[in-house]
Amino acid sequence: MNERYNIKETEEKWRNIWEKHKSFAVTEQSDKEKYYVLEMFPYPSGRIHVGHVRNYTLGDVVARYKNAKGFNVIHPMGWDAFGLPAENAAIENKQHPNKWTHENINIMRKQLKTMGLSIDWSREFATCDPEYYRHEQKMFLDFLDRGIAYRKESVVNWDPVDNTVLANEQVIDGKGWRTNAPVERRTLNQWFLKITDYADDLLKSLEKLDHWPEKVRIMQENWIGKSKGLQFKWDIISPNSQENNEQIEVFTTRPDTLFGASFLALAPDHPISKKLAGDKKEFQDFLQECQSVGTSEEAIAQADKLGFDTGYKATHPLLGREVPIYIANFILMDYGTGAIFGVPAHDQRDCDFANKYHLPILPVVIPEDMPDLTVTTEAYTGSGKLANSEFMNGMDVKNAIEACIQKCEEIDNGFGTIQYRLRDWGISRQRYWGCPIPIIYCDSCGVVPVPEDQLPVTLPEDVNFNESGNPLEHHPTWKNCKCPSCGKNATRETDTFDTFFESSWYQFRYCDPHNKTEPVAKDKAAYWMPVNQYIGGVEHAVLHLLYARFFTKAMKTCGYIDCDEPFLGLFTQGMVTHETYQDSNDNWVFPSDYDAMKDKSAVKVGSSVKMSKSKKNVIDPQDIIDTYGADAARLFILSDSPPERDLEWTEKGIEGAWKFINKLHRTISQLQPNLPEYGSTAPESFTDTAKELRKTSHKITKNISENIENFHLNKAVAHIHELSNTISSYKNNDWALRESLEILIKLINPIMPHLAEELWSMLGATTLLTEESWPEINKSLLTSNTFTIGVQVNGKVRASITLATNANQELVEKTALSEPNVQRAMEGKSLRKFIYIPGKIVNVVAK
RNA sequence: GCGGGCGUGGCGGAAUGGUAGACGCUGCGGACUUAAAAUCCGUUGACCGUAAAGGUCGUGGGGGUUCAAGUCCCCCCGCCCGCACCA
Repeated sequence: MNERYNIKETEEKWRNIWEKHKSFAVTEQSDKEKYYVLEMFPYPSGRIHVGHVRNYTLGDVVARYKNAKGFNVIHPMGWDAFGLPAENAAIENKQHPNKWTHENINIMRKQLKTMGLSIDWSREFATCDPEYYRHEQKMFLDFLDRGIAYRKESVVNWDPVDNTVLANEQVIDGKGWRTNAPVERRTLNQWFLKITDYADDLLKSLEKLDHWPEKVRIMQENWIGKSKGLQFKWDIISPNSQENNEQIEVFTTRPDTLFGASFLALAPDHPISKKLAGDKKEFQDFLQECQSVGTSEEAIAQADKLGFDTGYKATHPLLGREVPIYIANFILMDYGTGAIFGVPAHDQRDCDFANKYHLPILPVVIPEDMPDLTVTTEAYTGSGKLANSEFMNGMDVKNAIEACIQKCEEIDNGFGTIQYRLRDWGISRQRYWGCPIPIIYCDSCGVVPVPEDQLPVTLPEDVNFNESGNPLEHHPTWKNCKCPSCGKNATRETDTFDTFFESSWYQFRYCDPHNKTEPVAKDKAAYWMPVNQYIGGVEHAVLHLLYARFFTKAMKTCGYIDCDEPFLGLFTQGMVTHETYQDSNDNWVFPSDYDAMKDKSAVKVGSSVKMSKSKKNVIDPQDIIDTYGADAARLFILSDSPPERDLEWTEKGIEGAWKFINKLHRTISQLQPNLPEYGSTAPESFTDTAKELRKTSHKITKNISENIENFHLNKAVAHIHELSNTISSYKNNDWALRESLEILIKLINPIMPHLAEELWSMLGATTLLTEESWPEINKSLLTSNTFTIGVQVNGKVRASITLATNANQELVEKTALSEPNVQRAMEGKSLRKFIYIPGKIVNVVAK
């Protein structure tokens, strides 16, 4: 029974047994509490990478643990299958996106299966299946009915060489990633979802998501960007006559500073800008100059403040004073009203602007400790009391804001209002490999939704990727159709959905993946949703997670489901990093090649950074699994770092994990023949060493349970080592040893499931470990009749004493003070105070 | 610029305000072996002492609160991430 652990064969054996037993297939069970574990589904790019291994290992630990704890665990998997890489592959390899995608799915499914994940594969789907996307086409039509979807003109990045629209990430330094041509901005009619209608709801319910990382909630909060303020109007004074009575509406979060206003500024693309500036050459030059300032957002943010003086003036609504109207490059048309009033004394941008154009700077908020504040180049943005502000004089900022809003409302010019930074979600993509938008354009009837009985609108198979632009647009016949309402010739929408559309509701589809008539049956969604634990990369902290939250609320509005938030718990994992290697010619070297080198002296070893193909510091998880086994990969990926932090992949680390697995197998092989039989009953009494062993295993069960609940999986691994060490040094082949071994096996099961099953059967068990429950903690074993406590003298540890649990203060004091080392430390000093905090510390204060 | 996080041995990392460095890796010493690998045992923060005990210093830097600070408060330094003219 002492043979070597054959990892490959054993792991495969257990995977086959689980599959045969349908160990992870689940159905709704009203008598059992459900638990939904979900990892962000993968994009089928070709092969799995280490990030996937980390992600799915984390999820699997939770799923297997919760299963052992008696929950009805749903743990599904699918494919985020639409997207640009498939089209790029089509162009480069002359392979159809559909074929490419499905081939990749087949490879990656096979790879994922070798990880031994407790997934219910019967729920699998790919988002490019018409059976999946037909439902989102229907939902889109419902959104249209409810006014959640609408169409408007919008600006896109346009590559003039490829004649195609570029995603933001395809624009590099203002140029097309493929053609390197300067990107143009074009206006197209595009579809939007009214996420802004849900802004407040999305913001408010963030508070309920207390199992989300604080960081992600803050990021979403900032992204939504709610600001309270005042919106009101200024009258424009015409320099020539009184006929021009146009007004400029502005928004401010600082109405308290209104009396410090010294100019108005409009966005360059504000409709009034055009009217005031007309087609003056200077204005055209100014616009030109604005556009020449780089394209990166950072460059724009740091660019000089530029203004164009329209020559017009506006009347201060409360003072009657006249202020000049500028058009300024730092005013954004799509925030607020696209116009502001400038208060140079209390806003740095306005201050920079005023200095450049020699505008007055009048402080109106005076800090308590600087009564004669003057502002030159640094705006004062702190708190203080109002001055030079008539009815607001003497108020603090908060009260003045309210007073000013009230005043404006009284004189019937303006109102307190709320602005959001959040913009509506543009969902149109001028792409082939996405879900078609089910809309028909008819010359007589206009925009006509595709009737429900004609769904799904599927993609044509015969497409040509050689021509630039959207293949759906050039397809000879696909876009031609009859108008559903008048029957005349009409054309289809050729845009497809943003792929975030598919990933916004897939968590619902897993609950009822084969439903032909609706996205999800309401009762199934009610049973499984919301997801209890969602796990993925922090790079999705805002967009995907916000869209999915919004989509859930929109689906609720349309009556599909009753769920309000899709993901109750969220965990964001860190990246996997690796050292980088460069040869003498600065060429990057793969770690596997580096390891194989006999002479490594010429290679420069660089710091450990995120794995990337360009730096070649990648390892292929398949190699790892083939060499060391899935359990070793899983163990190592959890061992070294807390899961939320970056993990450095090292050869030593994976080897160490592999050695530990072999050690566990060896230990149990050796002990097994001499152990009491499987299922034998506990003896009446235990020796002291047996009691100690039992105490350790039960205490560690408690620790590991807490570790898993809190995602402290590196600590869980540490505790597994601890228990294994304790067991190794235990010398009796008695019932307590068998108990501890069984506990150990159950504790390693979520992390190393193949090994655990193997060891479990080696111990003579006839059940599958996947069907066993988590070890019960015997609380009476956790208590002890002695305790050990440190003794400090003036805060420095001088001794450690062990006493009976029932020792009173007097005994503690006597024992502590009689310790030779304590006495030495107290030499020449007298006792001032004796501090005893039971269970914590003794501290003797002596002087 | 704003927001968030982090800083602990040679390394990854542990420590509800209560004996800093759990656990692992590496290194060193030893056992087994003809030898090596594997495995097992011991040891591994620095310094002083060393037969054994002890002692001093130590959690990025500086102050503070406390009987007691890696942990709490204030100031500073460094690194990482997110947002970026949002009025």
